[in-house]
Amino acid sequence: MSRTQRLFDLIQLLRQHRYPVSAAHLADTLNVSIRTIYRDIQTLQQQGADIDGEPGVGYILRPGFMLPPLMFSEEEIEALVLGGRWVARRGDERLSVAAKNAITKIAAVLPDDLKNILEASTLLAGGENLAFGEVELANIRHAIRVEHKLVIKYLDLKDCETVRTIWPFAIGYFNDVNVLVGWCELREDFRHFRTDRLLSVTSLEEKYPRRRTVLFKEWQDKQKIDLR
Amino acid sequence: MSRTQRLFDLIQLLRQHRYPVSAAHLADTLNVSIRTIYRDIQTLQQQGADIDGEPGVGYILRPGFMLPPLMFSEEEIEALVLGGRWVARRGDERLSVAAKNAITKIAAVLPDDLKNILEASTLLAGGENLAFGEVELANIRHAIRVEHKLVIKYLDLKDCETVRTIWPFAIGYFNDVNVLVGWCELREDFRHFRTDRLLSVTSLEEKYPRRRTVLFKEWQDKQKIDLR
DNA sequence: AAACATACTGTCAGTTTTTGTCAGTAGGAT
DNA sequence: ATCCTACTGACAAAAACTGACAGTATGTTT
Repeated sequence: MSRTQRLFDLIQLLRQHRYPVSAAHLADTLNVSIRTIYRDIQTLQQQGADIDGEPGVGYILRPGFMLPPLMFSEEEIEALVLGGRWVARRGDERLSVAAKNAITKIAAVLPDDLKNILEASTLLAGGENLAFGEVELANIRHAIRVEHKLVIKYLDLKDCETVRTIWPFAIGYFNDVNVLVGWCELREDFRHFRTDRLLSVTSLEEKYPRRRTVLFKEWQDKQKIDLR
Repeated sequence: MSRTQRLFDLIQLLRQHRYPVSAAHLADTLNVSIRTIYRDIQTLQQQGADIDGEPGVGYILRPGFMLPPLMFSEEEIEALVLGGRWVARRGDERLSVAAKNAITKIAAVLPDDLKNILEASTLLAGGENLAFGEVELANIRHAIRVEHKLVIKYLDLKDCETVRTIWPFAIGYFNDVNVLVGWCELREDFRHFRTDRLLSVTSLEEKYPRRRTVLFKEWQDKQKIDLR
């Protein structure tokens, strides 16, 4: 196995552990010596991987993922940058920052003659920033990823407060509003909640009993319109 | 110099040439033997670089860029994917395809447990697809990048056909319409053209006499509203 | 058709890089 | 205090890389 491949495998291996892993364990899994692991980790850190190592504890990779070398056409980079800008503008705070960081990372490695793509050749608008509620959409996105139930306090369109337990499975980013989509335990049906009208969101530690993708499909089938 | 560094330099070197380069020339520039160049190019191709080689001609890299290994957080990937989907929906045909390809490339190297980000956790809407005109926005984007003049035939808002020579420097992607922004030689001022009302676009081989970024800045200063 | 330029492959010896072993230091956890 | 672990340096063995050469194939030019 080539060194490059091993470095990649090492990252993957670290990703699979939520708690610190010892170099000895990594060495055993990859069939190399401990010394090599130390050298490999140093190499990866130099390449920008967020790996923390502490004596007596082990190594841990901060949540994320390392992309291997990838070839993109000019148009593909332009598309990513344009999309990133849109997210930076329309997403919630967390996602907006993430989009900016992603673009910055890409920009940092782009050769000078391609940087002009990032400059003025594409720009966005669509007017006003969205009105966000107080709640953290990041929490909702996380709950969706891990398929956990949410308890939400919501101001409905008649300005009445309601509290519901829902199974969230999607967020829709519309032109002027973001919408949380989920199965409502109270109504036993799909419901949509404008995120700017959410008063509070609490993630339960409990998984909901169905697969997110299945819920999504069922919901999609119920919609007459195509939201894809 | 390390091998990795040389491979990167090789890509950069190929990028700088629009016409095929012989392995002999590359070997000379990088101070290695021709045999090594052949081996390096094979390595790069295995890593996904779009390098074409033809006997009697030389090597050429298809326009684009190779990103080195990059670390992204989950949220950053989510932002890129969401943005890509938006572009896939709202961009013109070429850009839309580019966005889809970019996401496919990223998806291909994502480990399974992160693929769920690509599934249903984010979705887009914003309703209808845009009405596109007949012209290729890709041509306009290219003209912007190389700062070439454009001759456009435009149906103005009173449905009158006009022909203008403009210095294009930006495309705005609004909610419901895309707008080409440029300096109009006829009016000697900045003008906006809805892309769905462009009847034809011809790129002149002539560069316009000012820098795109400067034009952009001046135009931006003239706008009261913030379109960034 | 012939001559040329170039990509591309195989082999092998010399060189460089990577790896394993060993010996040792230092920082947390228990 | 002790254990576990990260981390470093040195050096020899193993592996990979490189250059040189010899040769084949394919496209371009004459």
